[in-house]
Amino acid sequence: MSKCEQCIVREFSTLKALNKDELLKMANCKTSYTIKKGENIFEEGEAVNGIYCIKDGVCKLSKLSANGKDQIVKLVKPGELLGQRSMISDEPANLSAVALEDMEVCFIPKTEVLGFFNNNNQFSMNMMKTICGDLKESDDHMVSMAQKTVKERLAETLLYLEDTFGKKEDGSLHIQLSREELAGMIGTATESCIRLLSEFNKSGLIDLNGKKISIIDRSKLKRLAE
Amino acid sequence: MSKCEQCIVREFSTLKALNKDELLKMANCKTSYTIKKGENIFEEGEAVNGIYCIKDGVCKLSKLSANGKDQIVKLVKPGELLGQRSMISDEPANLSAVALEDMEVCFIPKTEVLGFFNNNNQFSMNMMKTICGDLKESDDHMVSMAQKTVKERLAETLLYLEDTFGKKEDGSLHIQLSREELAGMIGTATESCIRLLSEFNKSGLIDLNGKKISIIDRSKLKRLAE
DNA sequence: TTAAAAATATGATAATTGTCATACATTCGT
DNA sequence: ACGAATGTATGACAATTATCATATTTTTAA
Repeated sequence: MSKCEQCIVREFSTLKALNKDELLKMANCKTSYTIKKGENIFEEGEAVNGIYCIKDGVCKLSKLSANGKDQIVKLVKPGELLGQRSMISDEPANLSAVALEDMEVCFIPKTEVLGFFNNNNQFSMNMMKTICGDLKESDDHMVSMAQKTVKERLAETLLYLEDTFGKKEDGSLHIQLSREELAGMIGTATESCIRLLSEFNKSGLIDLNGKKISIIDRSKLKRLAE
Repeated sequence: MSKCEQCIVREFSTLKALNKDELLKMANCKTSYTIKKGENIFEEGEAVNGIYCIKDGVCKLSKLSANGKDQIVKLVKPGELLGQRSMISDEPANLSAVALEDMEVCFIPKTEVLGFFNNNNQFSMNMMKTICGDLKESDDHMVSMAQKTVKERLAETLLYLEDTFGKKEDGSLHIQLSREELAGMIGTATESCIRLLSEFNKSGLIDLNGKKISIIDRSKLKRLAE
């Protein structure tokens, strides 16, 4: 069993408010998992009896809509937590969490987290701030979906992906999404997404090389995204 | 100065976790406001140094999008709070709050609320649950915007309005929104909203009488909303 | 009360986006 | 290495939705 105290990831999350004793307690009750690319951490409708702390790898939070398409609501990266909302609301998961890369996560049971809430106000406050941040993001995202065109949303999303996950040595987006997943992020049909990528490619905004996408003209893309 | 202890609204909100002493303290530092229909409680970008508790009247939370249209993110009714997110995140308001009816609200300063957070874990927990509920709603709303057609969203919204705010004796929706506001809720052009309302009217799903909208065939509307 | 302003309604048309078909490329498992 | 399966790409077309124009009705303010 590895020590939470030494986990770098802890520094970046809500968990940074925990003291040495609390981290020791947590290390004793946590469970570590390895999750392969494509596997679920949890599924929509499932009970989540604790929170997952992401140590490595990125996952998507998505929801199956009535028309059978998977809408990606959020991408979650190392240092962030998963499952807080369901745990706090005492409700089944509203979203499915699926690994986009091989992942390492730690599960911390609900009783433990609730104990921290009761004894460490800074921890509660951090958690609240994180959730408030998620709420702001979600509201903004909603307005984008409602008011922007697919083209604007694609431009916006490409910039977001580069800003959030960086690029490789060759300049392409570090995170690799399928066209279907990218379409699922911007809320459009896969074909429309592919078509617009081609268009962006032809007008020199981006470069396409198989699955790899590189942003060429950042400022034009930004203007497009509004 | 009226007593918070006797305010019925208190029973329905996060504030129900407060004890007698805390309610007395709150009554001493709160400010009551009357807000006329159409006036702002706060505006996007403004600092909000506390929370507003709605005693009477309904308001909309909206965000101005790049194309100049106002997207309504949420409607807020008596018993609910306003401004928590900004207060907790220590950020300017992300949304504007505008009264849809004459309102009565009480403002409780930030220092007071933070004190409750520190001394009353149940209060903190209630607040977290409320915000988690908002987050779930916002995520679901986002998926609707991304995946449903305007027609589906209109049907969904009409049902939501009846379920949430009820109907008058004559059977029409109790809450009165302009066509523009309704369009702002579903994220479409005002003309498209009007056209679909006409269509719903002609096919006997709803009845239009000036500003008044009555739901006639609930089950068909439900099927339309999916 | 009455003219002006705003909201509602509808038509015509254009732009956006989705769907279906199909071709080509890549990946995967045996 | 090979064929099957999956993912990517593009065309053709249909459906949805936005925009602009213009009545008509309702509300507002002098």
